Amino acid sequence: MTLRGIARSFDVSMTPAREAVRRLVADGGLNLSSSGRVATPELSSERIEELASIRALIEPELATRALPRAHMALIDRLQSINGTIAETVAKHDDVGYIRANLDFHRTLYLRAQAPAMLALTETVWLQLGPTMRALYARLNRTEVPHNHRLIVAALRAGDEPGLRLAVRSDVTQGLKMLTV
Amino acid sequence: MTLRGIARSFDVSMTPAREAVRRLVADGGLNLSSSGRVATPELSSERIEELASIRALIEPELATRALPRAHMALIDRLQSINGTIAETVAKHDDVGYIRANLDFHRTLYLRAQAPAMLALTETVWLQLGPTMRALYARLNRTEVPHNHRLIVAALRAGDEPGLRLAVRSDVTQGLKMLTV
DNA sequence: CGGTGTTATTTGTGATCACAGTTCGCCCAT
DNA sequence: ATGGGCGAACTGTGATCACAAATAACACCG
Repeated sequence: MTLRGIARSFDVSMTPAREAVRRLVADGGLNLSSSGRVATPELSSERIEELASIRALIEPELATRALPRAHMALIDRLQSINGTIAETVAKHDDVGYIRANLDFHRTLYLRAQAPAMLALTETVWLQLGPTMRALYARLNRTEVPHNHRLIVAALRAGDEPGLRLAVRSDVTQGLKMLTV
Repeated sequence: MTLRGIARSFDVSMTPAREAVRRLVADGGLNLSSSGRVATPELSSERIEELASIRALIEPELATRALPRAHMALIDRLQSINGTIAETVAKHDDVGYIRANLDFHRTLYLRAQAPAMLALTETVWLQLGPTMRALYARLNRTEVPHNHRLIVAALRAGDEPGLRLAVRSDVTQGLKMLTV
């Protein structure tokens, strides 16, 4: 990945391409080697475990904060996203699956009214991007993740402990099998 | 704060100044207004509470991970940093105090071998920078924070619950009185 | 003296260029 | 055929410039 190549492929000059790359580097989505070259970060199992731990720490908190504000329209929207996920599963659309999956989480967390926490979480998602790509490509899903249904159910019931557990499981479940 | 002014004051061209600013923006340390102007983020009490919550979530985890690897030399070093903090308190050196305080935490967390978690925490510190500045300027400290001593004691005793509690208290204590 | 329209300055953005360091390909000696 | 060394091409960095937008200054009218 050369800076000039990125610039050319987006039909812009070198300057905005450089800024975009540097921004990704600042957010941890890309690694900057000593010679200035940029590369996708190595996905060691320690790193994955660490990032998963962060998700397991923050996301239940976000869900908890969203719970009292979750009205019916939001829950319906989450269920609709689960439908989209089912479609991507049927079409074996890996990247679509990842996108819809994160959209599910983001839609819920937006309700938490905690922009800094959400931004931090999205940073972690960004860093997990290549890992997720590798994980869901090798994994052959057959249906919507069970935990997503548990999350919706817990939201309906106003069950905070159940919600925290479901979110935590959903976050850890997929990544756990990549570290073995 | 103009981009050209920053560039001039650091005796560099506009390009590196722009990159540095954009990097700070990407990390949340600065806000980018619609017209491209850059400003320090407003420190509302909701935002402070949120950032403090993040610290209260992650930092005890970092401390826990550092605990089994904390050898005697590290504990001595922490105590020495506490000495430095005492000096800054005596000299009413606010920014020195903040620096030494964060150095205390970073020194401990470095032992956790969790670079992503530490990076995330430092991002939060960066965002809290102006707040801390405002807080410790108005607050007249008289001695080293009690919780720092508790942290060192818990490390010596290998007391994990005590360590978590002390870290959590240390993180929340100062920021709590700013939100009232 | 205060509000308003216009002008002049300044600002951020994107483009282009020069330069130093690195990488890659290629040729030759063994 | 293979390893080492040399040169060419390329890459990232920083500097400078043109331009459009936005801000600031200011004169003019009520």
